[in-house]
Amino acid sequence: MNYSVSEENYIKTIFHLQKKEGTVTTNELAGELKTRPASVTDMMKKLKAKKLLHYQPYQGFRLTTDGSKVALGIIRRHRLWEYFLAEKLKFTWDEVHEVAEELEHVSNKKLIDKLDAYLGFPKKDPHGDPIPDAQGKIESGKKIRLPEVPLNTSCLVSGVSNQSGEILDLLKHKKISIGTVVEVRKRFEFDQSLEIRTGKQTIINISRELAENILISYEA
Amino acid sequence: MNYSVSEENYIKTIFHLQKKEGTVTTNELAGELKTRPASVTDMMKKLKAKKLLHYQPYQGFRLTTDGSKVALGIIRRHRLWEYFLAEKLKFTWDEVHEVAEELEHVSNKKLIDKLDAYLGFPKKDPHGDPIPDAQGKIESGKKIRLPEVPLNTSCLVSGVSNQSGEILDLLKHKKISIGTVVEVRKRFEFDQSLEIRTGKQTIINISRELAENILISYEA
DNA sequence: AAAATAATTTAGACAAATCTAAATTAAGTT
DNA sequence: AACTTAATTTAGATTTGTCTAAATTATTTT
Ligand SMILES: [Mn+2]
Ligand SMILES: [Mn+2]
Ligand SMILES: [Mn+2]
Ligand SMILES: [Mn+2]
Repeated sequence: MNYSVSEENYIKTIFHLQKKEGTVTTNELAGELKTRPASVTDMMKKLKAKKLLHYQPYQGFRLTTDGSKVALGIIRRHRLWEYFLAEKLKFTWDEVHEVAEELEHVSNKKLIDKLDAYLGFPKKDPHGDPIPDAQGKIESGKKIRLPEVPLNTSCLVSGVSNQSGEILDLLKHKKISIGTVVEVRKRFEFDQSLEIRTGKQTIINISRELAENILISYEA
Repeated sequence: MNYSVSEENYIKTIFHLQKKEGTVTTNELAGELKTRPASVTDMMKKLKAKKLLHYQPYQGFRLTTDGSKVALGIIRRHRLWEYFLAEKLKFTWDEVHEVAEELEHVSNKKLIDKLDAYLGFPKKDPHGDPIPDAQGKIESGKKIRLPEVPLNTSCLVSGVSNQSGEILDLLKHKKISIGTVVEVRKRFEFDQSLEIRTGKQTIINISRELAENILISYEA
């Protein structure tokens, strides 16, 4: 239930990276945390053992549902403190992050919920990023459907609106799942089918019917 | 310049204990910090190496001037956060200590000084204890002289008003120095001499002239 | 002044988080 | 398909802070 400062920093960073990339790699995380790949591997084993992480050697990693909840708690604390620092203590918006980086690890629920109330339940931090509420709900990166995504913009599959066995079978065959990074390369007017890239390389075609049911959250 | 949470907890606890007792022992500190005597000895070596502590094996320890400065910084943070929690977040006075115990270790000077200003430079925490200012000055446990101390009240020698070689020689002979715990047992009207206890046991007599020059800070 | 007891320190071990260097696996290229 | 390079993992150390058990030193009692 309680995590070390180090574990929290890993969890939070994975959360942010996977938002952009679907899956996170060892080197990427090592770069972000200014640590060594070997240290990342060690920590990944630990987080997997705590069921916060999906991880198979050489396959990259993603947070589990539990892991994401933990991450949202940390992000909530971080952003509430940033709001407090800017709004009440008159720090400038570029100074708050560094200080919040320390305050976020004080994980007393009552403290954070009272701070939230004191600040008037702010919705966004000083950088405009949304603040998760006490239940971990965060203003969604508004989901859109694949056909609405601009061309050549890498984005993330975050859900499927039709849950039938048939569509899941098709998605499985095309190796598309929640967390897959996709990019629309071409739109064919004749039948509204799309040529898309999945993962890092694979180029495939999907029908309008399928595309309509793929929910996307995109943050570049 | 920056200390670990563990080091800070030791430093702060030594500061409080030596205020009451002059010198601090291994078992005492272990008891207070809920750790083992062997761990205390290990940490004492480290703090001595960092010149925060006077320590000779088996002789107990006291903070150096530098050590006390560090302690006052931690106490300042602790008490400012306690004030914030009670005053702004509406915690009750008995809840604040536990939370402040965590917040005190976020040691960003600008944060604390801005918090202090935001709170209106409070002088006392919710328990009535004085808050050190940004320079580490704390409302003194007003020094009095030995003859003014009530009978049978253990208190601490905190200074000497006359710094001549003669008085220092006499004090040395009587084994009284800064940090010695003393207690006045009897007052003789005839010559205003005092019978006092020094340390835990020794009973000695001192003249009015000497007593007048011994400064006392007493906190039981 | 011994002997007994209490306080303190040392020796050796362990968990957490990190590192370097070497080994392994995956990916990209002829 | 084999070779080369890049990414990742493993092996083995290191630092910090802690512990238990044993040895040492100080204090108190006889
Ligand atoms: Mn930030
Ligand atoms: Mn952090
Ligand atoms: Mn307190
Ligand atoms: Mn503390």
